[in-house]
Amino acid sequence: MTSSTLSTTRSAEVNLGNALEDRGLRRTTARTAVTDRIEGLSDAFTAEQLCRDLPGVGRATVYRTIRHLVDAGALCKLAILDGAPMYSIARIEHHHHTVCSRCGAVGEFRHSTVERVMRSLANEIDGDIIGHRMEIFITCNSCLAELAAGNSTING
Amino acid sequence: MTSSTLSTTRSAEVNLGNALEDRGLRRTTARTAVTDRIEGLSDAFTAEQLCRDLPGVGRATVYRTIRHLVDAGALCKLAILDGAPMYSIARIEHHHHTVCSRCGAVGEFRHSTVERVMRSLANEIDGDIIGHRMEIFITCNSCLAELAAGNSTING
DNA sequence: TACGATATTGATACCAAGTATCAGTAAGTG
DNA sequence: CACTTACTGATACTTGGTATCAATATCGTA
Repeated sequence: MTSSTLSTTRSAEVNLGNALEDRGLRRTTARTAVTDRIEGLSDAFTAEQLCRDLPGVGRATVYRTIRHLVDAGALCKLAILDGAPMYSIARIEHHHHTVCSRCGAVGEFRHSTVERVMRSLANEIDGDIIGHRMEIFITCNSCLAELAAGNSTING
Repeated sequence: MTSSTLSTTRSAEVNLGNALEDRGLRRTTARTAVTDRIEGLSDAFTAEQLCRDLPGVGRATVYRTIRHLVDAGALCKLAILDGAPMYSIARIEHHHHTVCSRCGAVGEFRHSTVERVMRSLANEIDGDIIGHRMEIFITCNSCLAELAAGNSTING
């Protein structure tokens, strides 16, 4: 799990603690430990990863805090085909994700055409569209570099 | 889990048993039971659902057969945010899915613009694009009808 | 600053989904 | 029919996540 290779527009002001307080939740030491840790991560993460990083905080609390943050819209939950779901800070209002299928690095991107396509799709689809999710699977640049290096050594 | 509300172009010839045989796997009674059952379903399904429907076939075998079918490209696996992943017969080469967030009905659709967008995105994304997935969350027509009926009774 | 109502915690037990194991069985082959 | 090999399925296990609930921390208020 290397650092994300995607350059995204990130606002410096992200305060997950405030997001919780805004929902009427108390600012406790356990919750602060969780939010601080998340804010310190540059990548998407799993709940279990967070539990491992914070042995002083109970599993239940970690999972509960994550759920609150998702409910608050401060985190977005990514459905990963194999393995546990991942979470990333919702720094961009509406966005999609790139997932490197080799190292798992997750990046965010936004593309106005995607939203335009959604609107044109509304006619073709029975029912009310209430949302969408798009995930692009990539081999990220650092993995491409590693692969290139690896191949030249293997071919001997 | 009602029947899909999406009309899709479906080829009549779908033979999951052949898909397995093509991979050098034996055509056993257990596998035939699984593939017959899947072919009889009009909707996407979960592995557990299949286990319940086929009490005569062991859980391990059901899961193994599903995995083989996914590997063969005969089934596609859908990442659902909450709950177990769902599977649907891959009747259309490349397609995306609509998921009713009320009843869970899954439909398939294809839209050439989506593919065009992907090509234009290649410039903006670092790394090699190797695939993508798009899921549209809807409230399907039958759920909309139920909701309309339900609301008129509740408002009293 | 102490009080007290109430939200929160976390150990534990639990549940659900899925996989590894492996002795027994079924398929295909000569 | 015999034999090799693939396959099966009961079982135990792993992983990811939730419910419970007594003990504890938080925070408005006196």
